[in-house]
Amino acid sequence: MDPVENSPPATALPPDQEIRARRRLLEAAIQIFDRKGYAASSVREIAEAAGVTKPVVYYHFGSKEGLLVAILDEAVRDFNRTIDAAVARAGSARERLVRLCEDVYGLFERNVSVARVAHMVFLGPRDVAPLYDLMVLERRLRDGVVRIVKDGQAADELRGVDAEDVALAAMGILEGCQDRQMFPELSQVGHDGLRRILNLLFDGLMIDRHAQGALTS
Amino acid sequence: MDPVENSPPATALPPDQEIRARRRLLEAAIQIFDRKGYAASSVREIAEAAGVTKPVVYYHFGSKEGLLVAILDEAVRDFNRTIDAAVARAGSARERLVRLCEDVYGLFERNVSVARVAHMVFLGPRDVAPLYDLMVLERRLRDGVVRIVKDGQAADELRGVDAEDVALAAMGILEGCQDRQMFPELSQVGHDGLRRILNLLFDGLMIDRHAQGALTS
DNA sequence: GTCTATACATGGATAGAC
DNA sequence: GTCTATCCATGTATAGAC
Repeated sequence: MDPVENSPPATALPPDQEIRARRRLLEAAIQIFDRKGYAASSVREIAEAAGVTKPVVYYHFGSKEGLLVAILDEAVRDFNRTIDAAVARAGSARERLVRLCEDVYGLFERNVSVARVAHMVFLGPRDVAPLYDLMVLERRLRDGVVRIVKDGQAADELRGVDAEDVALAAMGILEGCQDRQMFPELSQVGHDGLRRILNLLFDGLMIDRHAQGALTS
Repeated sequence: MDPVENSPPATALPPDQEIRARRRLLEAAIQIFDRKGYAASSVREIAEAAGVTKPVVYYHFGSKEGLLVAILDEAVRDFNRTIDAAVARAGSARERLVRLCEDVYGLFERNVSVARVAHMVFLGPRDVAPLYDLMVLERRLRDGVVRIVKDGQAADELRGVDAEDVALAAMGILEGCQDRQMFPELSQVGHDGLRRILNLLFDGLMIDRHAQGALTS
């Protein structure tokens, strides 16, 4: 596969229409891939929804797959930026971790369709060479969480358990909440719900008779 | 869509070949749907893999979609059985909850391909009438967890937090572990890892200075 | 019940004009 | 850069023989 992300030749033409066609195609493709699935979506339909014709798609993206890759490239960039900013933040490990999850949750909230498309690709065909390597997302998020947890352990704030385990617990909870964003027919937890559930992880479920007054207040 | 799950007419013919063709088609379809995705899989390919021809598929299942529905019907049945059995078990809430998760984890472990296919359908096209209602799975699992949590709260074993929140936390952790089953390229947690991570939820992450000796031992 | 052969539709991609 | 027109592969489904 040739480079796909390079923009069309930077001509001196009116960038007004030129950019808009590419942009509108991306937006239309996100909605249609989301609704019908990648394989079941036709280039024709996407072009029509964007108000252009099929060859325009091939001019800008080279192929249907190139269109998908362009969408995911942008999503991965946003995701990485969110993680990096959240990890760099100051504060207690607990607060940093909660806010990292909230930020990722918010990012998904603002891009539900892209999230669903990415999720589909993640699960997608495994014999054709992977359409896109989305493992980097999981890795980046996990590394960020592990980093914060280790900070918290070094500061005697968090128990000295396996930081990878903690990462899996937090990411699982986050994913569970994100799943519900992706399915409107499920009850939504929202930012408050996410915070509440993460607090369960920090504080535990058991009745601790030594600290019962504080915990059940 | 007409009823799809009714078996082929119960003739008095040698059930040997008749059953085998149906069974082999199901197994082949699971593998191919898994590898290539539902939309990208062709009936021709499935029939060939099962050692029969296309019309045989239409005889047994009516359509490509009927084949998918038959697969999912079976999966839902197994899933429900697993939940019901685990919820009915005796013991402490903590132990019952962990074993419920382990049982579901084990079920997925033994049916990774079906799990991936179901997951794909879950995320699948949302404009065509839903291929299959998999929300019942989420609901059933959540109800089971909530039931166990409320038992634990009534027995003064678990803190009196919102049982739905606890369910979302536990299910998120379980899902995170299951995700890793579905992607061999990710590090696997296994039954032990799942137990460890669930223990984090029960015991919390914070250093509790009142019980520090017991928790960090 | 299972096969061969085929009708019929759709979709990805390109050629060539403007 | 964008259009019209078209090529060609693939896929679902069925008709009809055995």
